[in-house]
Amino acid sequence: MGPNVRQSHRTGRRERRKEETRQRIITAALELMKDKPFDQITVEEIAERADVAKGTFFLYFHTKEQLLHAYMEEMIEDVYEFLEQLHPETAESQWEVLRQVMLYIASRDGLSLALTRSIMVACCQSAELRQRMMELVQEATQHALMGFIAGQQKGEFRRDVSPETLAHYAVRLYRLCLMEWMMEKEDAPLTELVERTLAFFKPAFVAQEVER
Amino acid sequence: MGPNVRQSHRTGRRERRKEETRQRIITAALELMKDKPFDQITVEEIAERADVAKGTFFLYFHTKEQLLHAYMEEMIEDVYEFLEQLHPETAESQWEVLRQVMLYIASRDGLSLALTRSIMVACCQSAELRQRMMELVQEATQHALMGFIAGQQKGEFRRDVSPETLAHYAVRLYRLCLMEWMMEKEDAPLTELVERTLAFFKPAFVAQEVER
Amino acid sequence: MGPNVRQSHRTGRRERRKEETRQRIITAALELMKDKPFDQITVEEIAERADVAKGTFFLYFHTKEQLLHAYMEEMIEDVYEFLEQLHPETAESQWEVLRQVMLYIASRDGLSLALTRSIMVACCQSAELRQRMMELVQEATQHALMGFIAGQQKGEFRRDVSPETLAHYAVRLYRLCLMEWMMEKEDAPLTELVERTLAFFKPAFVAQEVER
Amino acid sequence: MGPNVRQSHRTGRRERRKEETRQRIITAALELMKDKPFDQITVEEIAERADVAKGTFFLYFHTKEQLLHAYMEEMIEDVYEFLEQLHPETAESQWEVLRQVMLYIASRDGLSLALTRSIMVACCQSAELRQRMMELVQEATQHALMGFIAGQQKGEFRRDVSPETLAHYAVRLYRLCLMEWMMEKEDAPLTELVERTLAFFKPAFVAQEVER
DNA sequence: GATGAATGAGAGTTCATTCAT
DNA sequence: CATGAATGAACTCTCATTCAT
Repeated sequence: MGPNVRQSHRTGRRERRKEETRQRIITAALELMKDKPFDQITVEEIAERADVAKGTFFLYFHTKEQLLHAYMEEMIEDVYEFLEQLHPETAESQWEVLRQVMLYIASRDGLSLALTRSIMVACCQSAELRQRMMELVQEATQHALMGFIAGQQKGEFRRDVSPETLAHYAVRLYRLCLMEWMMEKEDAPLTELVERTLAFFKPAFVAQEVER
Repeated sequence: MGPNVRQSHRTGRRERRKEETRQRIITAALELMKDKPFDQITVEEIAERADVAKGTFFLYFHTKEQLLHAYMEEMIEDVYEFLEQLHPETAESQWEVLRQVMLYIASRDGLSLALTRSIMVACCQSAELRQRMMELVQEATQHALMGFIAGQQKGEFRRDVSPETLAHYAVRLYRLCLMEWMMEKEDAPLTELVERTLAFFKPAFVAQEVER
Repeated sequence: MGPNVRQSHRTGRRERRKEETRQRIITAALELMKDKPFDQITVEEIAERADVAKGTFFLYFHTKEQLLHAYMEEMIEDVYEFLEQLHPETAESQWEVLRQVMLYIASRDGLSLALTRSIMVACCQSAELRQRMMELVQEATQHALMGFIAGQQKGEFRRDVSPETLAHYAVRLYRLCLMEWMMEKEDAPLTELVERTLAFFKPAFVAQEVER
Repeated sequence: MGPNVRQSHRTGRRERRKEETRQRIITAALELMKDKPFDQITVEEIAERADVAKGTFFLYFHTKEQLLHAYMEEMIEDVYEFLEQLHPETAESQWEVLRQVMLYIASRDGLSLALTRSIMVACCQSAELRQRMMELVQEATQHALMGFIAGQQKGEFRRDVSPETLAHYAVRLYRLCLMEWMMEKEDAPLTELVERTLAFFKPAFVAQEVER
């Protein structure tokens, strides 16, 4: 057990240092991506900013592209955590839950236009990345679904379409905001666009009979 | 006059050949973009496929990027032509006009997933391209606006928001379809997604009082 | 004779026009060479400035380099004309004759630094051009020779070296000025450098006994 | 200390290898320049001859032009070293010192006609190179100056011009030789031309009155 | 584990020259 | 004669990736 302990200690320290370096590289890349798209950044730049040698980069990421994957994993994990702490089925207004999720993601994406564009570009170019992104979207849709089922029962949402449909379009609405932000309204905060967009499209989700 | 005529003939034939070559290059590029994103295509490939020398490419387009601009101009012109032949103010249902515009664009974009992605990537990377794209979107919004004004007066559309807002979101709805298509439903026809999406979001545009 | 006359008339006009175009091209090139070295000028630029098509350039000069040759021929012819009107053997001071020749050439070269450099570069790169340049230098040396023979007899010049040697170095002295001008004193007039240099080196030519 | 030593060893070997590669590239370029002017040599050729990859060239020299600069720096340093070991103020004959300097430079330049021409061409084309060349010339002039001051005092040199002037023209005399060699007497050893030229022009420097 | 020198395929671009019109 | 579209070899330079140290 003694040697084991020692080894695990050593390993622990090593692992910590390893993780630390890994993070430094990711951070360096993210910072650079605030200025220019991912494919205009060289590995050398990233390595320099992370204060490691160029070769070290490839010790942590097999290819340059893998770095983006790694970043996306982190982002996804982060969103998952946020989703898990939500309990849409217990919330009063499902619409409110949706709003919160979207605002949370928007607050993340909204930090860096260039980074968001870089990811978009990467998704356009890599099927693997698209796959991961889709999984995230579907996970989010699943989360929303429960809420919409509950909401439909309570009469909050329209009943002429399935709750799946409601959840589907609710989640995809975020894309509309993202595109407007990336292509047209670079200066506006993304969260603001989300707020306005949700407000506008709400009538497509809520039950109209309520007011009658 | 005789010599002039002769010369203009000669010029005419030359000019035709020139335009032909230009189109061959554009066509070659478009075909290649069906397979892979623009920035993974080399000028050499394009030239080879267009059956011209590499240098000839640069006779027609100062830079590789200019080719995309040129293509976008053509696309925009095409859409403009379509928009101009529309007379939204005389149409019965403005919603129907919107649907037609979006389906028209979707039928174009829908031809090639990779091409559409290439353009998206290019827009993410070039401010100039974004600018042109934005102008197109705004032009489309203007066209839609007239229809929505008329539609509001006739009671077709909700009146709690300005017609500008209606037009704005209506046009941007296309983006939502585009993203779903590009990222998730690569196999579905884009036009189909447009149909479904429009149908779903219609309640956010039409007046609710109608049914009462 | 009639047809002949007509033909020679026609030919005459044609030849004139041809020579005119040729000169326009040379002039255009010279003007451009005032700004940048010959090999940084494109045939297209020259053609544009001469207001002819690119292809026309090659109708008058087989290659781009030939243009320089042609220019040099003109320059040489010009200097020859100047040399021929001189009669060094009758002049009072041979040194004065030398001075005039060098100042004449300097006044020509001195007009454009870039052009002079271009010719130097061309001479470094083309054996043919060097050959022509050498012929010019030898011709000038021959001219000077007569003067120096006379000058030696009159006791104007030193007698411990052959008149050929005197002529040789006298003519080559110009090179020293050219180099100083091209490499160090770009802003000074070339003629001024020539004056000063000749004044300094005069003692190497004149007889020392004179002063006794 | 142990690891430091080891590391510095490693670094030392690496650095040696790096310098070695650098020299291989320079040497390769110089060899090629013996055959043809610098701007007719491609980086690929240089790399091939140096037995490195094309990309490696740019690891050592940012641009192709930089290679020439680097070479010139080496040449200049070499001449500086030679100048520094000279002590013109203690020499018997200043003229002899001048002769030695010029012969030393001539022995270097004289090795390769094409290389010397290449450098001349490069100097004609690059202001930066001219600047460096001028600095070298001025440094040499400064060295000569001290000798001429001493020589004037001893009565070795003429006194009707400043020692600066004597130094100036003495140094520039080398150019005359260079030009004659490059343009006319390609086959003669440069040093020989220098000897002859200095001998001829000596009277323009020494005091004439002394002997009488 | 970390380094950074070396790689080399490939990029976009230029331009003297040709030749069909 | 004049044109200018077409050519294509050659150019300099980039950068993700490898690997000996």
